[in-house]
Amino acid sequence: MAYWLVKSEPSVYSIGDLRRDRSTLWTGVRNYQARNYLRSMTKGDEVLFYHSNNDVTGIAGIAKVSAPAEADESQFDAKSEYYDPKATKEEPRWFAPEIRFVKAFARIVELAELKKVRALSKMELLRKGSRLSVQPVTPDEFEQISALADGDPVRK
DNA sequence: GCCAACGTTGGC
DNA sequence: GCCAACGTTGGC
Repeated sequence: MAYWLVKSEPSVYSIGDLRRDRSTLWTGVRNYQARNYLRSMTKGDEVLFYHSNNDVTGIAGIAKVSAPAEADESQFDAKSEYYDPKATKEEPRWFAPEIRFVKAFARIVELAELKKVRALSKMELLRKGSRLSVQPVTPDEFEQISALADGDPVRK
């Protein structure tokens, strides 16, 4: 089983929205590297749900992959902000897996806090200039963050 | 709102 | 293939 992290602006789609919906198709990703990661997700993979571009940025909860990626329908919809005129039904460019709500953390594990944890210093999320909205996470990083969410915030 | 770091586009 | 211009992401 693999572990991942996905970013979402909570004003667009939050962990609370996912809890309400139970599951959702992860559409709208329009970056090739992120697309490739989405396509390599398999059912059962666990996903850290990150809130970006917000008053409080950080990891808000956990989801899991409930179905592998299929063509992202929004690429064919001329009225969608995610429309891609170069995509065709025969050769779709963009793909969306289905992810299912697992839990919202009792507290958001904030970005500033993640930066203080030595064991996480190699995380893609923390790499300078990193903007990838879908990224792999190691089993150890996933465990560390789950444990942080269940404990008190890291000081220092 | 600012801006650094990226990614994409398109002329040549 | 190069690279300048432009657009986007996302922290602060």
